[in-house]
Amino acid sequence: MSRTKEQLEAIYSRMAARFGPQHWWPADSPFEVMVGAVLTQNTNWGNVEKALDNLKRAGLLSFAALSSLPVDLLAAYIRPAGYYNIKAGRLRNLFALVNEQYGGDLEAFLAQPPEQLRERLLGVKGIGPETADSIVLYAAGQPVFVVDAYTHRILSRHGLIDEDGGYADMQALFMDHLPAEAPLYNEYHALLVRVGKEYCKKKNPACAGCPLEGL
DNA sequence: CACCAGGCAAGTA
DNA sequence: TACTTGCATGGT
Repeated sequence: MSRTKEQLEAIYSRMAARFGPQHWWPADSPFEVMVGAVLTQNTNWGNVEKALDNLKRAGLLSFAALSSLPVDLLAAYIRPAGYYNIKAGRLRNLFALVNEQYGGDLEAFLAQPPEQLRERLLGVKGIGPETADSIVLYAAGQPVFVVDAYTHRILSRHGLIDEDGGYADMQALFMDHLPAEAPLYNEYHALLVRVGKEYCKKKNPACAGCPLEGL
């Protein structure tokens, strides 16, 4: 049993005991997860909810409806999420992939082998590692570990990676030491975000009150 | 007022 | 390759 593995398990246990199930990803459908994954790029989730709510109230939160909506109209609906012109284009790029390669069959798109799904998502302009992995894990339910800015801060404060460690390094750290189980990766990432938001903040460099103190 | 939020791509040297 | 900048709203 490696030290790293023990540490990763201890971090998970401590967070799970402190906070309980996080019920991620908050969405009514895989399609909503996909849209939310793009909208939340460098953006507070509360603003994403406002944008998603705009689409819901207009009855537009379906693949068929959104993929045929003009890009400037789409941008207007998602305005509260910020970067709305950029994100409207990125969503269109993603929809185009599903339309061109899967005839608009989102279920079939998400059902392809996870490694292949990940690569295809990464081929879309505007979809990077975190967005792709969020879709693979939370929309397709496949066991790929999602890394984000909080993950980086927490791992580096606990000496588990270098300060300049990259996305792939952090993802491998989890996937090399934990069983490849989607429910575990789902909950682990959600808990890291919870701890990151509440304790492992830039404003709290001393980690005061963090449930991970001592690990 | 400044700073932050569940990134990513494009430009520069 | 290694930095830097643009994209933008809304909450604290």
